[in-house]
Amino acid sequence: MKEIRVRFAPSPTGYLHVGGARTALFNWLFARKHNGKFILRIEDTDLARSSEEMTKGILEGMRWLGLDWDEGPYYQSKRIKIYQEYAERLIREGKAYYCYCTPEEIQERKNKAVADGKYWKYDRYCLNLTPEQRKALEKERKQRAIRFFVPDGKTTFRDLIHGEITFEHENIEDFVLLRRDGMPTYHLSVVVDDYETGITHVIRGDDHLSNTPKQILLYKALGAPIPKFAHLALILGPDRKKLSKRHGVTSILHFRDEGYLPLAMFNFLAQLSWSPGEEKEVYSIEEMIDKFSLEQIKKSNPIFDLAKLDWLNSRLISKMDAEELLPYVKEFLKKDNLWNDKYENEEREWFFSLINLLKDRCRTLKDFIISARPYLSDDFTYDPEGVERFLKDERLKDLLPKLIEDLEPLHSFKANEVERVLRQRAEKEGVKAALFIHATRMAVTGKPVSPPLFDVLEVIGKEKTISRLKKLVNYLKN
RNA sequence: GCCCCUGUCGUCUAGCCAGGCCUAGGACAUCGCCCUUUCAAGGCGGCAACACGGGUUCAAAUCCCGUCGGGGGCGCCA
Repeated sequence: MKEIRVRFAPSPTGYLHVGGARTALFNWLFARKHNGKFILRIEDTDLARSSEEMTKGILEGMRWLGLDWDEGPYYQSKRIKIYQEYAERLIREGKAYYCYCTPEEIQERKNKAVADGKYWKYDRYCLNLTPEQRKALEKERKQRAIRFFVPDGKTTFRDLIHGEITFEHENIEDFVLLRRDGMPTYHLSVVVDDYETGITHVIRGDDHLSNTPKQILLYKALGAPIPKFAHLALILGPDRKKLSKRHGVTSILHFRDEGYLPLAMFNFLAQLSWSPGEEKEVYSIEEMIDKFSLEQIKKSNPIFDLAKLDWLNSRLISKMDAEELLPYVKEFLKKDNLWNDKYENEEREWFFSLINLLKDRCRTLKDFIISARPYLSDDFTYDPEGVERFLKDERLKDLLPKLIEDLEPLHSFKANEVERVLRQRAEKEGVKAALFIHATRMAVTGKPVSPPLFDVLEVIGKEKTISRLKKLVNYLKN
């Protein structure tokens, strides 16, 4: 069987957004599933709007998601000559023609037609030139574009997701292949490159569906084999409009920076439109490759709703072990100046117990950093809501010093030992253990919520527990 | 305006191609209860959908037609 070759061909006129990332991801899954090749191509023929900075960001986003490519990146801007040669060849074969019209002239004619309520497509003014007119125009205008001659008839193809689709050629105008400045348009460069790199399957967004017949016509004109097409439904925002900047930040790297794991994002994106058809929510990359099939992709537009991503991310974080989480946690701690190299050396064991203590309760890695702060630094404040809820009891300022006295002689600061001491004190004083527990939680973490308190105290240690309790007593007295 | 795609709980979806097993399943979200020192997690339960109208058929979420809704395209952007 022929090798399967697919490609992702972003245009570096913007960052890699979730829609593009999902398209890349489906291409990647398809290639990996069939032991094919995943090729990366940068469509930078729009010189004015493309930038190297954007290209870098796109590659970074793909690497973060784990979408590695087998060939490329190829840059279209380096292949201009080649596109020009193909266009000239079509001219020689009578399948394309020179167009001397300026965009302004065309716009004028179009406006007129539209004003008269008529349907407009390019009027083939330059196709029907007499030899004399042509000569005159050649002399008078230094620039000319090349247009494809769209023959009569219709084009039918079988889309791998949508099924059979037909377009009548009367609805397709003689589109431009080469602009007046000699740069190729998208239709030309995409077909030439897919042809030359032997692309067998074109998997892209639905926004390209109506471009497909034009491109098939081009393949035919070039005598090139026509690849299979699969068009993915576009992701919509919660207002059911096409996802855009209006819906907030949708750059893939934004999610990395907000503390989402690549695997969570991968699952989330893959499961917008695709379902392996079983009652399972979280998959490993290997499982997704194994189960992937274009036939299971839904045709209708999914809506971008972050609640599921949050859930996926929190489940993944709590399932991962400290070892796996370490590199991510380290990166985020560094940003907040909370990282210390000893956490992966002499204090590694302690640090891992901290990760294990906190990981069940965070949605993102950012949440992790917020809850980790009191364990790594003395620089934290009392949460106002927690003060209101747990520190208003007047008895606390007399009770807490007694607890401190109980804790001071302890040799072992194991959770069950500390718990025994605290509960005994509560019983002796005739108050609920909860009163001590909540106040102590506020003392050591500053927050009204935390993992089970005695586990927290064990990780924080005796010295810090006592000094923070003393600090709280002072605070209560003032 | 013209062309193309599409329509199952609020959301992601299973079921549709090969009609009966569907009083439509799961998950997220949400609500309630249990667990509990807090918050999560977990367990149990609730709310909640076949867009609408015609056909075909003994039988339709599943097949056909139409209507309506949503999306995309109609660039010398990609």
